Amino acid sequence: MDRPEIPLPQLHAFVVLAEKLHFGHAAARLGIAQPPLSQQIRRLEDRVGHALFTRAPGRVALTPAGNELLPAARRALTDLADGLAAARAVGSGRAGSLRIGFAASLALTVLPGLLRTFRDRSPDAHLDIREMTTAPQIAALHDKTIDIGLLREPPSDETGLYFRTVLSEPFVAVLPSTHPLAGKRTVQLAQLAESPFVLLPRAVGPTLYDQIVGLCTTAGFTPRIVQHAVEWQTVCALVETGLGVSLAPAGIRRIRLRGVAFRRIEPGTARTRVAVAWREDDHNPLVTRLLATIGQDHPPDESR
Amino acid sequence: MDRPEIPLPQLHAFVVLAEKLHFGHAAARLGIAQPPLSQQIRRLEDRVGHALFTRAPGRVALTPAGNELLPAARRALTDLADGLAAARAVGSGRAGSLRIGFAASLALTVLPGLLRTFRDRSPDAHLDIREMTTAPQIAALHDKTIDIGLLREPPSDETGLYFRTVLSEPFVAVLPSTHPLAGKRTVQLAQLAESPFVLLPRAVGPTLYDQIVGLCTTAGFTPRIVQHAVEWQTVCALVETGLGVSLAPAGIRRIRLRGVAFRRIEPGTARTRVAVAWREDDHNPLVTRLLATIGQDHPPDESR
DNA sequence: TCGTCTGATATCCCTGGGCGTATGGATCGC
DNA sequence: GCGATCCATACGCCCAGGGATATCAGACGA
Repeated sequence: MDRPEIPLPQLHAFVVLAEKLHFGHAAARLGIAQPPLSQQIRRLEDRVGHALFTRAPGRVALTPAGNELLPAARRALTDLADGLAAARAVGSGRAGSLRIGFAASLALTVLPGLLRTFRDRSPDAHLDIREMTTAPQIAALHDKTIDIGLLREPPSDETGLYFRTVLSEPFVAVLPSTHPLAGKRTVQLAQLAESPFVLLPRAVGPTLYDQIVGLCTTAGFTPRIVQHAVEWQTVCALVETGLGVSLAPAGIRRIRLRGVAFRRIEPGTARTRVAVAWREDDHNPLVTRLLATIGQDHPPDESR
Repeated sequence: MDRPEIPLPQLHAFVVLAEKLHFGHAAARLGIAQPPLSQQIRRLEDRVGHALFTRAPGRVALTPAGNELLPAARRALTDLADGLAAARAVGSGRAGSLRIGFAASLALTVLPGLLRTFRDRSPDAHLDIREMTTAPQIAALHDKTIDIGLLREPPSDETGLYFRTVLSEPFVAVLPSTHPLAGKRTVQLAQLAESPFVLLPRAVGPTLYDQIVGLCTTAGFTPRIVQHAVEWQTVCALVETGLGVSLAPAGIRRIRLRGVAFRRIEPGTARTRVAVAWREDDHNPLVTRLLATIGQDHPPDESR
């Protein structure tokens, strides 16, 4: 790519004149007087080395050389204007693309609302949503494979990443409706000691897993896990069949199955936090915008 | 199309920096010092309204906005360079397109050589060759449907057009080889008085037609025309069948048919002129170039 | 033939872009 | 912690480009 030889204003003048084929009118269109336009064209022709217009009073016409230059000039100008507009749109966060990783358990709770309000505010933005568990999200953020992570129980020692808690929810017991405890409004954790458990595999979300098991331990028993399932949806389905019970973040109550009951647990102090994660050095305006969106939906005082 | 907002040098600097991702190297590539490059980029970013690069010593990278602008900037620059090159090629006559009308009788004589040498000198030029009789050529020149005409017996009163004679040739008698006069080296025109004639229709080339008939009249007879044919090729074919004889410009001797003989005529003073025609106000460099080509092949002293 | 329209030329002014040198400040690797 | 590297800033210079006004010259029509 060589040094550009032609000032753009000259090219603009050329294109306008080529449209009007009249110096006076073209000059008016450009908002300048006629002599400067003559000069512009003359300078351009000097640069090109050949006449671009044949002029006789009232009979301005393109030369073959001018005809050759015109489409290229047009393309260059529109390309530039379009590119500039696009860059501004992206720069201002009106457009662009954002890759978001999210924990499967959020697919029914945090994610839908977030996406909806974000899409409303940045309709031209392209969102690339992919389900990932916590550890891969952290890795993907570092890799710059994703720009935003939505995960449970953010690690506190990650360098280079920021986390902001967007939701803090209690746990609920997941019971088959045939279960004796399903009749009560709340469930004492210790009452589940004898029930078989269905849980997500530890690998999917070690922190959450450990937290759930820890709850049981605190209540005085070790849960007897009879089945793993990688999605809460599946966990609930298994519970419905009577295979066992489960403990889950309250948000999964969104999963409505006829044969499954969700019950508050006692003690209800334990909570699991959902956080948004992003790179410290990421200045992508869409990231900023998304965070602002989240900030409004989840003001700091709720995000403890 | 709006007023261009961005000076091209800034765009150039942007593209180069986006390639190198290193201010020092990019500046060297641009042949300037590093500080000016920083300024260029800064000014560009001010214009765009958003950062285009993230800079940390050694870690220069494009922002999303910059990434959006880059392809457009590249396209604009290459379009411009290409368009400029093309315009210069056309302006200098190295390339371009030329529409040439020619009389059918020249397809075998003047035209081939002309095209060959012209193609040698302007290999990138596109030639659009179309067979036309004289009157349509004149009209097409005025219409700007063709740029060059090759015709016989140029009218002398055409305003707005230039003519230059490129060939002046005598007439020959076209005889079936069975014709008694085919045995002679030359033919006295008057000896054809009794023979039936095959000629082109007058409408195809009134001047030439009148000239041929005038030859006969001068020789003391009115030719008995028994057949018309729109191409000399056909005329010769008809002569070969013995249908009649003809008078034709010497150039058609290029048409070689076994049963046809071409003989010089007496008196041999009459000549038909072939001329190239073009618009007075046509400054298409290819026209100039073609005329120059013809001028070399047919210097003024031959073109009487 | 004489206005009128159109485009070119002459002249002047001014701004901003582009470049240089000198210098400052941050980051990184040893 | 200390250079080395890299980018930004400050400042000054120059001039090409873009603008305006005034005027000229050619073509065309009434």
